[in-house]
Amino acid sequence: MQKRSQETRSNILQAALALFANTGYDAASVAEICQAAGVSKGAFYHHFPSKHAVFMEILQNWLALLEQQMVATLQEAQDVPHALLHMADLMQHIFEQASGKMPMFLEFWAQASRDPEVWQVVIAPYQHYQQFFEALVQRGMAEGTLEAHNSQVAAQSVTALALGLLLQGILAPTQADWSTLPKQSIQILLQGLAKK
Amino acid sequence: MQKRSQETRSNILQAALALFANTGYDAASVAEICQAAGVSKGAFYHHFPSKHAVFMEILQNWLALLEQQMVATLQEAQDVPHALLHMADLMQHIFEQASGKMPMFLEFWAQASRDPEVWQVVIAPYQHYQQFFEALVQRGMAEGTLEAHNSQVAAQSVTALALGLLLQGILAPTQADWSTLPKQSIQILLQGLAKK
DNA sequence: AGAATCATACCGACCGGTCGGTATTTTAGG
DNA sequence: CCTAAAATACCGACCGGTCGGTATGATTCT
Repeated sequence: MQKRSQETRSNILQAALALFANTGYDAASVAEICQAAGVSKGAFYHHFPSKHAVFMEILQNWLALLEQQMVATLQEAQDVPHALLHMADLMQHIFEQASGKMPMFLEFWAQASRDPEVWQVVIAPYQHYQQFFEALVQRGMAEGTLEAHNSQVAAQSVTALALGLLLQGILAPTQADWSTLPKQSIQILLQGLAKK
Repeated sequence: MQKRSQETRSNILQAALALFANTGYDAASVAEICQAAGVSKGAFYHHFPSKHAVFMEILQNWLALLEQQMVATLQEAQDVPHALLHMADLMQHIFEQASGKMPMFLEFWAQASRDPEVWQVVIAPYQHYQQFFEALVQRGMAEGTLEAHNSQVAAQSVTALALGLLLQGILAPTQADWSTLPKQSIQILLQGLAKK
């Protein structure tokens, strides 16, 4: 039966995710992860070559999930302004499901800014999303729903707004209604982009 | 003469800042900091009670500088839209002067999200700025330059945009013109807030 | 049996912090 | 103004402890 093996693997990943988010990558020791996962160190190093490898797998799972949700959200959008609002919905959804694990995002970002290996894994999807938003804005301008703008600037502004809200949500999770704020923010930005 | 002492202190702070930004707080060892500062470990612990204390002092210096620049920027603004654009200018200025040390911001944020002591130091100015932006938006609505909006949402959007641009600047410093992008982004958001 | 999976004991490197002692600067008495 | 004592600034070897990772033996499945 390889079921147990899979469960062990999954337990390790889950425990590592929680600890990385709560205490940070460095502070979370392998021993702690093993204890939280109910697994021995031997099992840990049987399934993963290093602590860093666990981090990378969590990162890639996260990116894959993001990609998947993004594509899904996309497919139910005709109008460009509505597509952006759908994105805001997606964001709210991410906020809700990532309870307590959002600081992990900071960990990803910090490591990406230092470790070239992590950077390469992160930068590709980042550019991908960026280009996607750019195309979206261009489509909006073509279909006449958006005012003429530098589409790159517009795309970066959208991304920045999303990232900034995420950051604020990490630091001050009780200071705003994070279930409605993303949508309202995007709406303001949209009014700046939209044709009147 | 206490000049030597002050220089040692300053060297330690400078070296610590660079190393924290480049490799992160945990990865930067006290020994490394001392070597980079050209100072012995004894000197380090003569001037600071702990590594953490050095971090806190850097953080507070940073917050003080931010506050000071913000107040200065403020005083030369009459119109609310212009005040926001001045803020964008300030941001560009911060980007330029913080060459290479911007990842330190991530370090601040990450630690604040975990260590209650750091959090308390960070959250006060954060709320302060937030309230300031809120007041600014309300003033704009009163003076008739801004459309009616939930001022809290508007303030959080402005902050989010700034934070998000900062994050992007850290990860992809070569992918955009960071000397003009803040202003352009704020302008778009402003169009969403402004009265037509 | 034998391969995959897991447990335990252990290793060497490194880290933050301490400490006894030394150099340098400031202070005070003559 | 000179000097000796007191205070401050600095040095670097060292310590207890933790960490990521390994080696090796026990278990469990096929």
